[in-house]
Amino acid sequence: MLNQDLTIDEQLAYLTKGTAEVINETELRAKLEKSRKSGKPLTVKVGFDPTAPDLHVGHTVLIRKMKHFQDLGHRVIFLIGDFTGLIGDPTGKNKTRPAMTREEVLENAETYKAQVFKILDPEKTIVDFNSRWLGSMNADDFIKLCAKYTLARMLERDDFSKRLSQQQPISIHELLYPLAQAYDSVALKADFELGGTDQKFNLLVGRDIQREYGLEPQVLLTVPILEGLDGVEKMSKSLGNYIGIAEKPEEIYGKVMSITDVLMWRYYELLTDLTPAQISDLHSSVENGSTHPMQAKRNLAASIVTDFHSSEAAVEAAEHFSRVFQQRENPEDMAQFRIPATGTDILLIEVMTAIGFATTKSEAKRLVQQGGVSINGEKIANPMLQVDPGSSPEFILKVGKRKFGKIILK
RNA sequence: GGAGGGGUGGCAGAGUGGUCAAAUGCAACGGGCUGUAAACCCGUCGACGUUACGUCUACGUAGGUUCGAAUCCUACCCCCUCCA
Repeated sequence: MLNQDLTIDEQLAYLTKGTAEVINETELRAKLEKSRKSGKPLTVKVGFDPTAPDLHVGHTVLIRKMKHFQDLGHRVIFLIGDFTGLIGDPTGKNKTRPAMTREEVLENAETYKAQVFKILDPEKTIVDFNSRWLGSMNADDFIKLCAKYTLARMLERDDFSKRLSQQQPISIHELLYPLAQAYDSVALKADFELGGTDQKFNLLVGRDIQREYGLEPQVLLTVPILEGLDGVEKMSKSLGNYIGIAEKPEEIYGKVMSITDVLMWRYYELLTDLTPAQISDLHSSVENGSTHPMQAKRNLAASIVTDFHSSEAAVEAAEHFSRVFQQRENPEDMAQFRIPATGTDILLIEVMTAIGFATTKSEAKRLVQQGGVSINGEKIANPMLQVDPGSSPEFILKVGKRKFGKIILK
């Protein structure tokens, strides 16, 4: 069912909003017009790599765009690259990536499916696997596919040419990745393919290969890549600089608050539905001092928590933040740890390692010596302090700024 | 097939017989300050030991030389480059 209420121009504006690049707009318009006339929805393909099944907010930039297509009634295919995952996409890497086992790929794919419907409508989303067609290709088919592209064109890709000139290895199978991905577009007869800007080359190969197979080339829409918490590298699980959409509200809130003031604007741009004009208004009001930067960041944090949890959760996370980090008080509820006590005194540092607040006793000692440990709000200075299960069977242990625990010795 | 280069702490990257638990940077962690888990400043960053000292483990793997090895030797594994 297509949304017939919007004019083509309105649809165009809706779909291109927040994109980095559209290749190309003439074709996009033509496809929308054709679809309106025929009443047939267009096929939108978006590929996901099964190596990082924990979605983070960086992925949501792209997923939001998928949703926009769904909103207009088009067919959105969430394509899990289970077959290509066996290859390992070298995009953006300066190293060959290790191949995954079939079991790992399938396990990760399941995790993916469970999460993506937090954002997309499961009724409207088709989940597919590229092993469905790539897995049944024989060598003959594959060589024919390879014959449709040239080495010179493949080496145009930035990371390939870089690695080549820096005398770093490129395995042959890595060259096949873009071809396999392109063939996905052939198999699905994709009208659109969406991806991050880092995928541009692969997406373009899709257009070429579709033409070779006698199909109308897909239109590409790329979305910007979100920087991670460090503000430098792209957000990724392996770099640990991410905000997972399945994380607890307080975690999401806290992580947003930990980004730099500069990065906050980028997040506003890519992770909220505010228009560019609204964002620049907010920016100037911070610049001229009428809005406190911390308040702007708190609003951002609340908005993101609301997206993946609820507005109630956002309020609670905000309160938790004020309480713990601004007032330096204990959180309302904290984890409880029962430590079996033998009746004799226990070294505090052993308690710390037992509950995972420190990984080794040496680390625990260091934390104490640096003044990072307190019991019931009182800083501990003695690294060899013993706690007595008889006189103080329960206490609140704080390690660093973020780790709280109610310790029960018995 | 031939020639050469290299494998060091989470990462990058010094170190070529003792002064090396291993420079420096990044990351991480703690403290101070504050506007926040921003910024900035200071500090910590193998483990164990009631601890300004000692012990153990560690520089691809396994042996060896030496009073002493990340550094030298041998074998093996792995990676890279050039030529063909």
